[in-house]
Amino acid sequence: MGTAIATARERARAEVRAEIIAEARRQLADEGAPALSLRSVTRQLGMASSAVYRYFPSRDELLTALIVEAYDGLGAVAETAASSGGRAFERWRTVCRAIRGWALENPHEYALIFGSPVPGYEAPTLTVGPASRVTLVLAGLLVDAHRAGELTDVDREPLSRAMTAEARRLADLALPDVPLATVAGGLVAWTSLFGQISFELFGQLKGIVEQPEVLFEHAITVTAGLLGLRPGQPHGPVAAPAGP
Amino acid sequence: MGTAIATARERARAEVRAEIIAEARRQLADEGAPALSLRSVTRQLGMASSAVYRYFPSRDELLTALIVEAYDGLGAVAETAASSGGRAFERWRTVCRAIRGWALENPHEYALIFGSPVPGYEAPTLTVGPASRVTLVLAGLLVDAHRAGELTDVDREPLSRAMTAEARRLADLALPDVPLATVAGGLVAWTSLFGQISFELFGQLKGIVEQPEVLFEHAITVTAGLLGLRPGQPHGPVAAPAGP
DNA sequence: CAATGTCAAGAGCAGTGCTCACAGTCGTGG
DNA sequence: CCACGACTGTGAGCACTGCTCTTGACATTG
Repeated sequence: MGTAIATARERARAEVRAEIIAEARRQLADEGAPALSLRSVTRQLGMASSAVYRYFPSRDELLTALIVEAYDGLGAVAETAASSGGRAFERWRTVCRAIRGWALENPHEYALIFGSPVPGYEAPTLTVGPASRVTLVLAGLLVDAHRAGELTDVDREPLSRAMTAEARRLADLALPDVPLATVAGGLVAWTSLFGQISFELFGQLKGIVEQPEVLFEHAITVTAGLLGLRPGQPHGPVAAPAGP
Repeated sequence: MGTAIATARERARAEVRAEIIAEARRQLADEGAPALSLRSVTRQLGMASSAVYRYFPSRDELLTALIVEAYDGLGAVAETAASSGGRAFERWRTVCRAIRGWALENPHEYALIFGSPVPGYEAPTLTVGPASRVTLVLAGLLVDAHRAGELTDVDREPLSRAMTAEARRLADLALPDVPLATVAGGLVAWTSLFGQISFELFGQLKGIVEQPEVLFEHAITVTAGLLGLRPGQPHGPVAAPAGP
């Protein structure tokens, strides 16, 4: 059963599947995930409501496909943003802005990924690959920054023992040689980034912050500091000055 | 219409209303908001499904009541945590831990508040009061810290013009005399706090961070720095020492 | 050509939010 | 006091949902 050649059947099947997903995406973008119904999708496609079950065993499976698509879309955006040149500080902010931009353009997709999970639903293994794309982008950013000597010391109190262990594990996993303080700060910056976007998108800032993008700019600048990234300083590793 | 004396009707009405909310809370805590159905509530209460509409004009209104309750519960927890003595640095972390504790104990209530909003649903004005309790706690914390002279300078680049304006507006609103850099940092810390909790609760940390509470401790320590709060330094207003 | 596997259709089930006409019950003004 | 009016609970019913199952048509393959 080679996937290279496709019988007419297989082609038709793939096509219908794609059409279903496309229509579902449209409805998701329009009305949001809770309003997405299989029946309305099939209605729009002119097929019987029961036909969709030939392609997706349940509504959750369709949602899973949409989740994968959303992760991929966000991941792609993050990757192209990260491929922009420049110094790490600016690249960090570019990636953050790109992620926020994608979120603002696809609020329902964002909510699907980062919003409250559906209680019964357990994200299947299919999603972990696409899901990790954006985090890998951020990790790569830190690795690059370290290699380029653009990481200054994070002037914080020493990490707790447990946090050190956690950071070391992650460093061994995906952030070779990056200072543990930066790894730990990166985790905080990471959650902070999406916390910021979620607050804006989910209306939590309403009535408090008038210009979310202004706060966002401030946030990603501040969190860059947590990573050890500083703006516009000359190249070369920054030799820590002697003592205080 | 004195609320002092209550006719039997009014008392009964309030009682039934409370029963409905109580049962709804139970189901919310058990199964989550999407699985909460009016019919199952009425079934559990032994009344006709249509009777509930005498008390709540729609399912959304019931959810609003639950949202208010959730906000109040979280607000109360934050307030008692903030009333603990100690220095501002420790109080900040105590409040953060209390908020996270409440979230972990009431995940569905938390998701109801901070999760993806239901697309059609617009939070009514009733919720803004309870909603602001926790933010007021955090604001009060900063005011206290400043009055006690426990705010050190936030050693960041100067705020952007727009961010300064935003911070000044907020300072005039609820944070008298607090340095604008602290106000701006407070916003970042604020979003960061809930971003951290949301990531943990919504499963975004799964497979990446093994001990969320360890990261949380690190996060609230780091974000304390964004506020200008430092641990364990001697009492009294910190007269900026002359030189380094 | 015929057998086989695949597909769409339609009916149907259990559940949902919500509406409405009807039947009681309570509180209050004449 | 009692009768009228406001209030509360009931059950049927509508339109919708996800999902299942049987039936019949189709195309692909041996």
